[in-house]
Amino acid sequence: MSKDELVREVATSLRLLQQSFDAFDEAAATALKLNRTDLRALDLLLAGSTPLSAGQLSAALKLSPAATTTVIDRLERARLAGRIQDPHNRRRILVAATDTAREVEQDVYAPVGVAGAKALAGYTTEQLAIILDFLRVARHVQEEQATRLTSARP
Amino acid sequence: MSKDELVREVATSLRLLQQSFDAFDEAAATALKLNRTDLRALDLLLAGSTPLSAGQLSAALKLSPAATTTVIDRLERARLAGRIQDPHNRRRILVAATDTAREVEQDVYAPVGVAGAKALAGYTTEQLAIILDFLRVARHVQEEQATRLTSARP
DNA sequence: ACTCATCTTTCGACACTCGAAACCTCCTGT
DNA sequence: ACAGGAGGTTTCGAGTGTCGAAAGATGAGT
Repeated sequence: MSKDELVREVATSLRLLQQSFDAFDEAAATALKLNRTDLRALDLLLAGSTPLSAGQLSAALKLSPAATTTVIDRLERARLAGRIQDPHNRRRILVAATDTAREVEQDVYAPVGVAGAKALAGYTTEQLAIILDFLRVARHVQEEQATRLTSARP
Repeated sequence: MSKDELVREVATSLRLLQQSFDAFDEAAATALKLNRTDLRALDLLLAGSTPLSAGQLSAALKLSPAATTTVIDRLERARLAGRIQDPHNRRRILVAATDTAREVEQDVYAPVGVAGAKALAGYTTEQLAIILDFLRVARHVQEEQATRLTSARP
């Protein structure tokens, strides 16, 4: 295959990969009976080691404070997160994932890690280094293009 | 860096890449004053060489026929798509992207292609082959995991 | 103390999606 | 021919998620 062809194939493969990510997220949300927003919020809560305040969650989700309140409400009702008063600042509340959420997360994401690791095991370290470099470059390009679009405000 | 470390780095880089894709899509939608669904629909209309019927669009978007009607309404109102009677079947309508849509698409996506090609130019064909292989493997893993989640229905 | 800023919640409105029913149009069997 | 059903899109009413603005509560500075 020529280099030009390869470049094109990489581009389309990237698009397809993106779609598969999307499909997986959709499947995960359905499996957990959550909407995409609530799943994103739960991921954020599970990712960090310390609980997030409602405001931090709002910023991270790029959602209005009002909407964030209802996100927390829904997660709380599903017993996946809980509100805690911030001991240092009683205006704030902290939102923490529950143990149930952690278990559920394991069920959903652990197999992905296993399958991913297995799939990567076949590559040499040199190859992995190339892949890693590519992933970072690709991300950089995407972010550059995203800022180009957001900063162009005529 | 050890191989294990590399594998972990690749995993997190993939997550970040996914997020950057999402950010770009969001930026593109905002730039075009469309919601994400309408943008997806427009992408589909622009991707194929022939117009899509409302039903095909509905299936491709995984949206109800009712919702698809309003998607088409919105795109039509924005002068980005138009309804055409199917000459062979008067029950159906075909939805086609307008020239305006094509121009707008160029503005948004052409620079991405250029930047992407430039970024990939530095790799050798061997490296590109590895990257391409990886992308396909990654997609396969994601799809497998997605089906695992969707098929598990107790 | 008072005032202003910070943080979350409540409220009313709007946008997107869905299922069900309606409406045309095509196809099939008689 | 044509009656009846299947295919394709739209309309309607309801449900859910999001927002901006205002309210409520607490903190910080003067």
